[in-house]
Amino acid sequence: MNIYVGNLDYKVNEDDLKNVFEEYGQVSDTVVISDKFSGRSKGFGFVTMGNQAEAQKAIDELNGASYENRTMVVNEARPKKDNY
DNA sequence: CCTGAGCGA
Repeated sequence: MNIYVGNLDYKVNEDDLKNVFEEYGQVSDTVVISDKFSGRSKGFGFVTMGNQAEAQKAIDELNGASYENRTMVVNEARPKKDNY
């Protein structure tokens, strides 16, 4: 399940996200989007989890939670640019 | 270094 994690602090990395989400279940992949021109983090990322139930629980627990003094937003991610 | 757009080639 793809999970969108937004409103993150600029210091938050993929490793931090993985650590947070691994507390709720298995994390398959973690991606933090950063601008390829400026190089700074865009403040959001994506987490892929194997178990849908654990993913839903992680979303329910982490959505609106405070992390690094920032209230992060966790929700189900939109389908990526697959092939239409 | 920074806190704001917020859904990635």
